[in-house]
Amino acid sequence: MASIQDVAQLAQVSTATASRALSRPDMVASTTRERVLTAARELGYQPNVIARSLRQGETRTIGVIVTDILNPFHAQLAKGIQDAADRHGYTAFLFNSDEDPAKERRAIDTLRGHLPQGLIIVPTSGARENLQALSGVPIVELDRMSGTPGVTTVTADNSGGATAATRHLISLGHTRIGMIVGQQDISTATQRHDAYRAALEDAGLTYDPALVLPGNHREDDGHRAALRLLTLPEHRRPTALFIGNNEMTVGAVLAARALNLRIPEDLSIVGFDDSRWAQTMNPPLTVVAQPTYDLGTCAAEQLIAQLRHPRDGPPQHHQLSTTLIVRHSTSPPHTPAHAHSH
Amino acid sequence: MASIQDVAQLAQVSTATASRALSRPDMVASTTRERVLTAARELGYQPNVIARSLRQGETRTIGVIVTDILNPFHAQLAKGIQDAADRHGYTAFLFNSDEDPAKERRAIDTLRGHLPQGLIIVPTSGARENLQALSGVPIVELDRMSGTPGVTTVTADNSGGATAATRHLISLGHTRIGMIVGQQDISTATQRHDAYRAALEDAGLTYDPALVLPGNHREDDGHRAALRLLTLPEHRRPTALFIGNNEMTVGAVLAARALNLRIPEDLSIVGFDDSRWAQTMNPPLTVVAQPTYDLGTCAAEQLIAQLRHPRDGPPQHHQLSTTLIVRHSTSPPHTPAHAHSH
DNA sequence: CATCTCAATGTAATCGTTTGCAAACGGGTT
DNA sequence: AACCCGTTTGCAAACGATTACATTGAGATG
Repeated sequence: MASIQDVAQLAQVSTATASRALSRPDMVASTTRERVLTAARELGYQPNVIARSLRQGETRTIGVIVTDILNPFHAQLAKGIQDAADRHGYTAFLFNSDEDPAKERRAIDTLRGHLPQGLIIVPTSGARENLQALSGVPIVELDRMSGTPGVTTVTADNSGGATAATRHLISLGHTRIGMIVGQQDISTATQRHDAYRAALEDAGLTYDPALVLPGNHREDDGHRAALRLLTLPEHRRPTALFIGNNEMTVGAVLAARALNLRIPEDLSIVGFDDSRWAQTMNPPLTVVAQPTYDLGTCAAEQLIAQLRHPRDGPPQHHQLSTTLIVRHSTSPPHTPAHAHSH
Repeated sequence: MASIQDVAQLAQVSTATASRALSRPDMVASTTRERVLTAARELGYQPNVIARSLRQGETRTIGVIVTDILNPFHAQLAKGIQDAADRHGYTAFLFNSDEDPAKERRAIDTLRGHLPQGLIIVPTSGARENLQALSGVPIVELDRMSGTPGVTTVTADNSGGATAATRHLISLGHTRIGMIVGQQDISTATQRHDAYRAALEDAGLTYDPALVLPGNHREDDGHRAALRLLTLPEHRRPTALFIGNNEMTVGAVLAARALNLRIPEDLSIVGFDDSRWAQTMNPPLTVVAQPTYDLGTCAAEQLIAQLRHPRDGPPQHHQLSTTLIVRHSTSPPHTPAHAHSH
């Protein structure tokens, strides 16, 4: 590949002038500039980012680590980040942690060698420890907060969303509302759980720990948890479920189908995070929608702003609002006839 | 960040020895090696990949360009690639072309500066031209073939899949089978289209161009095309649709719903590429499934093999098989009673 | 005409590694 | 003691860009 030396030679100038003609156009005479530019064009010159980075000590690269690129939620985050980074002349380096702290660690190490100027991460439960390896690099935590000191965070209004979801179910008349919650050590899960509990108690309903089951964010966990909740004896079985993330919601819906429970007649369901299948599923799901793409762009904007004007004050915490979208998976509870006979 | 100089100094050796202790352990005395290794560990040394790449002229990096990371199909390809690359010590650099040749061009240029050792690309219609900028870099085309000379390709058996899909519909008794096909200048679209046509003629059915509408791979195109096909006069309206990709299938299903056509009673549908929502949708869709993740890993393995042992012979073309998965969106055509009165 | 100024260009150092080459060392062998 | 040989180490030159500093030259000023 053509190097700047080739360009310089063809344009009959020194490499210094060639370099300047390309990146500091006003420092060189217009005639020489033209010569250099045409030479560059002619050779199809593309600056070697590697050499430049080495010299300048800045790579114009940001690292991105999400926990599951196959989850459309994360794919959207990644896209939002990439688009924004691109607009600002940064290149995003995307990694997957698969929700595994060890993999996250490996990704961070690999990334470190590439000298990213900043990192956007959806932290796993091990992030707080893993991130220490990156001291000095500005970090933005996205979607979740690991509690790592000094990092900026960009999250959705999980409490607000969970509150809205729970109140919606309460207002429909449900009194036994179950919840399938994500990993306990992940902030989104606990926030959603806390808000659910608060909303119940606010409405004078008792919080029943037996109706709350943990899951691992994945579909099969949702399935398993839902099966357990839905096979409770009739008078204890929840008439509605609030489910802590998108993948587990699929699992729960399939579990309900397997048990021949009609949605929403026999069971109301509210999921967290909207998606393609939430809309196409039968019935279309009531969900708490998150501004996913915007979360991504916001994180990127924040990070890049920070790179431009290094921050000294305390880290900022941005929160984007969520919206309850009522579709057809929720309705008033249907009290079966024979329930009266008990 | 600690450099190899720091390590060398702490271990009281020259940088040359330090470097060798780390990457050519057998070239240095065991006692010195130990000294260097502990020094490195102590300082948390991580080699500067950038400097190394510059010196060695190899970046251990491969570029990946997909056309739409939000499409789960592409997300799976990307994951397959990344996992495989990771296993072989390569880092994948992921870009999005959004099906836009200009964006693809920009991605290639950006990539070029990073000196990828190879490229895996799902080519847009402009790829053949765009790829010329990368002469010298081994390229694997994934999912589609742009016709660029000399590149290895890894694709699914589109013909086989389309044939199976069409025959399935024919065997159910359908005679007016419409197709919504992807962009004409994309190999997957034409292959699927050709196979569909051949299967029809093979069965003695006439190929009716009026029943074949083009789309742009996106949901709204599928919607639009389906609306047009399904509002044809009763005796010409197709009783079954074969749809050329996953996103357009959603659009078509929604269009059918909007027209109050029951699936499969009034309309049978076969989509190409399986997905989460194809399974959860009502009814679950009959689809041609592709080994998506494997396509990704295969492409990566091929590329890396080629990097290890530069190939001289003609480029290879790998084809992975597809499977028809029959669910509940297909059934024999239902001839409405009033049709007899015409 | 000498001098000064400023724009335009060139020279060479630098970033952190790797690596060709040479030097140093230690232990046989003659 | 002289020589050789293999192992272990260090010196210094790359890689391709940017940039501090030096140099040049032309025009302005006294």
